[in-house]
Order: sequence, then C-alpha cells, then structure tokens
Amino acid sequence: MVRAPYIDKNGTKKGAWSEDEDCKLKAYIETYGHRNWRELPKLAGLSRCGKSCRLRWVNYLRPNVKRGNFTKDEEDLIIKLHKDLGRKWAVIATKLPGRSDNEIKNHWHTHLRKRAQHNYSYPQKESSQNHESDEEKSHVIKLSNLKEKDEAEILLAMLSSTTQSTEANVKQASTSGTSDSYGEAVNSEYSSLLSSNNDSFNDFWTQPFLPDTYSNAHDDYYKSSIDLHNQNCFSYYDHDDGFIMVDDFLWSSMEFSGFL
DNA sequence: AATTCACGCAACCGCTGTTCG
DNA sequence: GCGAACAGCGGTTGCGTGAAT
Repeated sequence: MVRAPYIDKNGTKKGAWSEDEDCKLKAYIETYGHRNWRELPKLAGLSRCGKSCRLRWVNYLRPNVKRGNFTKDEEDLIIKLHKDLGRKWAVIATKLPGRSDNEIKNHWHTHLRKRAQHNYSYPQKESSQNHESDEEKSHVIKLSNLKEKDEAEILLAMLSSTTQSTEANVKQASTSGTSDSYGEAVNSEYSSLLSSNNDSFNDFWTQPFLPDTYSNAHDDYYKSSIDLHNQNCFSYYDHDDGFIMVDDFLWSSMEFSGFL
C-alpha cells in the first residue's frame, strides 16, 4: 500500500514510517512542540526530512485525528464545499474536524468526484447514488479511457467545429489507415491551426481547448456533437476530468437537471 | 491457479506564500 | 527592499490489495 522504506543519496530516510519512528516523532512533539520542522528530525533522532515529519504528524499522529470511513454527512459537506471553494483542500479540512487535507483530497479523487458528477447527472434517481447500474455507467466515456484512435477522432471533431476543412485535410493525409499516420495527420493539422492564431496559442497550455463557437453563457461546458463509432456523443469540459464524452441520453438528462 | 488490471491511499515533489534577518 | 529559509498546499507517484479474466 505504501512505498517501501529506503535511504536517498543524502542519507534521508523515505517511504513508509515504522512504529519506532512514529513513537519518536510523537514523543518529541508532545514534549517540545514543532516550532521548527527542519530542525525537528535531528532533535528527535529521526533520519527524515522536516516535510516528511510534518506530513506524518498532520495526517496520522496528531491528537484527535479521525481514521476510517467518511460518513455520509462528511461526504455531502465535502461535495458542497468543493462546489463552493474549489480544490482548497486545506480550507475544506478546517470544516471537517479530525480530517486532514490529504485524506480529503484522496477521498475526493477516489470516491466523491464520480459521485458528485453522477449526482448532477441523475439528481432525482431514487437515492441509489452508490449503486449505479452498468447501463448508467455506459453513458459516460472518459477521454483518458479511450484508445488513441478514439481520441484522435474526438480531437478531429472538435477541430472541425472550428474549421470545416480540417477533417477533410486530415482524412486525406491519413489514407494509409494506420493509427500512426492518423495521429501524425491530426497533430500536423492541429499545429497549423494553432500557429495560424498566435493569440489563442498563448493560452493553449493554461486554458481548456474550446472552439470559437464556445459561448460564455456556458461557463464550463459546451456542446459538440460527435459521431463516434455510430454512437452520437456530446462533449463538455470539466475542470477535474478534462473533456468528458457522454451519449445523447445522458446529455439530455444533464440539460434537464440544469447541470449544463 | 496464475496473471492482469484497476483502485485506494500513504507519501513524495515542486511550487507559492510568508517570515525573518 | 531584498533574498534566504521555512511552512504549507495541491498535484502526482508508487505500490499493496482485491477483483476480474
């Protein structure tokens, strides 16, 4: 579950903490406090860096730290605070006594992010939020789970909403049909598109890719229809997950529920 | 039974803001 | 006012575990 202990080139111990180390750290802080994390490991007789000691203390050793499963109330609060505050885990942690920012962050990424997404998608679904059926799951297609060629097709569709000539150009350039040439063709077309508009290129790495048809009225989301493998899909942009592909059924649900 | 895959989580890393000399 | 040191934060990684094949 955790990284195996090892000594780095500076002689600092890394990886999982032993019981003995925990005892030393806890005993030292309970006696002397932690005014200087950098000096603390030396004084406490540990071969750790200050950062590592601080993290261990904050997440596991400090008094009143709560372990184990999150309650429904805690989860609801995290979802609400995340909606209001964004990824300010340290601030969120102050509202959940006994929970560390790291623990909340991990719990969000492994459990709540998906749940929050589905809650928005199926707001009135007979309180079966943790028991989504396979049918429901099939309505969401995460870009990162798609194969390269799928991604290339989606990228193409997005590009084609900006320039009608792009798709034709790429398809012509990739008549050999291999995925490599297909990808190269997409990259080539994409590069030329970007270099033709230096203003938008400046923001390329920091802003989500949005076509010129993107409307400010939809702050985070925009609709782009894509025929992917005979399934009519739509896409929207999510700050956490990037581009999300959904089929027309889910898109309708999301529109109906006010998510979009 | 063996292997592969996905998930969960503890811990690390790098960046930013704050404090101090 | 400036730079160094430090603390804290958020993103990412590594690996154990259980489920799926």
